[in-house]
Amino acid sequence: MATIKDVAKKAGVSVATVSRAMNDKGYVHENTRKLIDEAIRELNYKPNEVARSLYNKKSRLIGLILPDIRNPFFPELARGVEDKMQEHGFRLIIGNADEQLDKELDYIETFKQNNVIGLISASTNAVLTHYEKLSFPLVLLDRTSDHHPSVQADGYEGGRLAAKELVSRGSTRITLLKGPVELQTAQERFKGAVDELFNANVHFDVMTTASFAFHNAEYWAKELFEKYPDTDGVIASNDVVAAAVLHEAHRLGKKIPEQLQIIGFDDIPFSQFLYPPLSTIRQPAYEMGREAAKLLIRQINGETLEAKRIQLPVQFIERQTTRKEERND
Amino acid sequence: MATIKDVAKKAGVSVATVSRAMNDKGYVHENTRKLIDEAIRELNYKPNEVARSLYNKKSRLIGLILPDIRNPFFPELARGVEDKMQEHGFRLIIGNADEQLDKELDYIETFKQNNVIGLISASTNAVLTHYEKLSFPLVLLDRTSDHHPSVQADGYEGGRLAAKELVSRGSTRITLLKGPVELQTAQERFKGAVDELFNANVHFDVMTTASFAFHNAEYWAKELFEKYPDTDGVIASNDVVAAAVLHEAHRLGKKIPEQLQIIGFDDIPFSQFLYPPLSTIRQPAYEMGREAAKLLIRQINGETLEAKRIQLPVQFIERQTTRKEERND
DNA sequence: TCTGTATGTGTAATCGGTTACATAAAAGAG
DNA sequence: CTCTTTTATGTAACCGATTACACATACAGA
Repeated sequence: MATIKDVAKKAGVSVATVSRAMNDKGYVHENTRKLIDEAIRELNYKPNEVARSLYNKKSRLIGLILPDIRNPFFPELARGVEDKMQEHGFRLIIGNADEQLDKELDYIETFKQNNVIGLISASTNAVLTHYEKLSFPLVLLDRTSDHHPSVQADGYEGGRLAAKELVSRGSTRITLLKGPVELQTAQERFKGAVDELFNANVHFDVMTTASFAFHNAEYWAKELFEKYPDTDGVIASNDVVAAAVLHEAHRLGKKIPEQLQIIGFDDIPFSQFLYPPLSTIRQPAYEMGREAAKLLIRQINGETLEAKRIQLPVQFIERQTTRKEERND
Repeated sequence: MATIKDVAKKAGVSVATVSRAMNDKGYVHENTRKLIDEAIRELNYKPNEVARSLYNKKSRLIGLILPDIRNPFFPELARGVEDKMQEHGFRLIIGNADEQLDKELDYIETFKQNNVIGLISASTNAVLTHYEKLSFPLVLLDRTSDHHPSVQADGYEGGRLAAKELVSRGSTRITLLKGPVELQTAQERFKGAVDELFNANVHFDVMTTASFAFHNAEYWAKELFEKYPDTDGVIASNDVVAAAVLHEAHRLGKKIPEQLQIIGFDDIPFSQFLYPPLSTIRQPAYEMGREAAKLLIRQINGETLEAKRIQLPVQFIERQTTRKEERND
């Protein structure tokens, strides 16, 4: 690997001049610049980011903490972040916290130790204190905070919408799956749905699904139909759980959507391939990722955003686990 | 952030001694060690990885290149790699190449510039020349090479198995979906299936699916049934494509598995939730990730493995897109 | 007691960049 | 033709670790 010294020697100048030429700082004579550019090209010189980072105390790396890379919602978020960051020359270190606090802390430590220039966290842990004294900017993704900029979808409206659509399509004994207690967004969805169901004066039961992971989803689904065999409408906490519910409903021979309507949350790519294709509340995951990246970049560029909160709209995606709306023409 | 100097000052020794104490190199007096440990604890000192990496010319970071983080097969691989690496104190930089060569090259450059200590690549690009002159060890994942250690599933056997199961369950007009030409593993599966079908003397057609991504899968599915409306057995190139085929089959009102059998490849978590649950050839993705990590770690520890190749077995997962086998009792 | 080895620690060079500061030449002002 | 300002470049310190080397002391064997 060629170093800046090699370039300097080849171009017949000092390393300082090479550095200035590369970073467009200070004065460099036109002719000198040409010599340097040529030397760089010939040696195929690429500056050592580590050395740079040591002096500057910041790298070009961005930390991204995801709670569970296996839930397709998060890769989608990650793509949004990645694409936007790419445009600005930043790279991602993705840390998969696996919904465990110690793993999350491990990654934060790694990020610090590697001089990341900023951090985006979609962690699901309730405890946020470890984010208080960071030396680099932070954006929270898929969750809110009073102390940090954040990006999330309008969970409350999403819950409301899910309930409204289910009611207007004729479900009368609804089961509401409540996501993990520590997960803000899940709680907001829940609140939205509850409010709407109260308003509409529809009977509903509540069951808590304490995780979003695949291997648990099946279990929740079974429990759901044991506890509430007569339910005719399920508002799932996310699409993974909805898929499990749908699967279990088939197993029990229920007709969907005639006997049972199901509505999910997220709209992951797979939902369209379920049978029947899953009606769901869409979160614009990719966009959320991009917005989070934008917020972080603004902070990196020196703006202080305090607790700026960006909330993106959700949308009902009508597929076929819900019935056609009864028109009152 | 406390530095090694602060620790040295607090413990009343030189930085060299602190460094020796931390890395267990050279002699350090028992009492001195205690002083240092205490200073470290009190200052909550964590060594700066960047400085370390600059001197050592290697960090604790591992590069991982994935072709498409949205295809659930790859997060599963990534988890395997991550978990194993975690056990050894290494961290991952995940690069999503998006099936584009230039993005892949970008990431390789980033990895070099950040002194990664090793690289695992599950890239789909046929061109491997850019892996020739790396200064750190490499493991290829989900693909083979004559020049580098690699880990993959037994694609040939997988293809054979898929064909065999479909035939023995009564399909007579099989359509074989052939994955992207540049993708070795896809080609091996294809070859395995072709050989088996020839052997069994069963009629089959071939259609090429030039990508594995979600947004294309639907298109391939439609094309499939336009070209071969009478097919009664589909061997899909992976589970994502299989899901799309299943979806399209439903749309066309085909009875599954009575009229049409479908068999996928990968066994991603979602496959069990499809309707009917998808029969598929399982690749042990998580294990593959772990094995790749192991191979890399062995190289990092100084073993030279040349082109060691690890091939993991695949397995037919019988669910309900295939019929019960006709017993010849 | 003398010598050789094992133990313990500090000084300073090093990794590959960036930049403060010094210096010199060129350009512009009067 | 001076004097000031702008342009151009080099020297050396610095970022925070690691380690070669020098040196000092302790301990062992003869």
